[in-house]
Amino acid sequence: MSDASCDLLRNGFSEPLPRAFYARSATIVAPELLNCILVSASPDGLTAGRVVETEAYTQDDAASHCFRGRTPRNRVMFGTAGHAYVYFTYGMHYCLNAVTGTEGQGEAVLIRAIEPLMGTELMFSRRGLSVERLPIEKRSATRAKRLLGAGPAVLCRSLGISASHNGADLTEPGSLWICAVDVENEFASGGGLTVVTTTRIGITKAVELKRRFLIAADPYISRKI
DNA sequence: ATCTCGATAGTCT
DNA sequence: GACTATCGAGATC
Repeated sequence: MSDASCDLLRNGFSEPLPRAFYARSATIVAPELLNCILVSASPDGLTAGRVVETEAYTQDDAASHCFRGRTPRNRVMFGTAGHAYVYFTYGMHYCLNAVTGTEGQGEAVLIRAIEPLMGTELMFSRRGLSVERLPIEKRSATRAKRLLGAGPAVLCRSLGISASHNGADLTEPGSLWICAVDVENEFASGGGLTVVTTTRIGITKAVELKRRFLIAADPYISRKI
């Protein structure tokens, strides 16, 4: 087991979610990923956050990268569940998905927002920000942390996620993985999580589908409902 | 608070 | 050649 994983266990995090967790429909997995912990381990340090917003993309969904079949770009989405599908968009941003479903089926869950929990200093530096230089109105803990996790491309930048993470196995504590939260965890909300389901953001097709999932009233979601 | 717009390059038609 | 599962700045209310 890696040092990073040992550190996490000491911090109260559980083992990575198993492949069976991901090997179900994206619409089932997406809400269940809420409140789980996304961890990134790189040579410059460990960063982690609590997932507060996700979106499901299935193959029969006109908004999905897989809607028109397999291409070099989306091949990971058709592969084994529990791997990371990282894509580049708008000429400058990366976004992270967890591949779901069965092999040969193109589907995944987009991670849209996290609450930063560990390594926030490193996250700020990856974003080219420093708390001291923030405008006064953004210096509160919540406002500052929103700058690190409120958005799919923003969280990738904070966690150091880029093309090299495409295909990474999320079920092993390697470079990128996701854990459930222990009940005893200091970060646990204490159960009773209320999940809100709404339409997705930033798409022009299948806009009516309610496949965006977020934790009710969480201050770290990318946009209000 | 909410809107509009530009940046910027990979992907697919 | 058009589009993009985005972001942040600047304008306006």
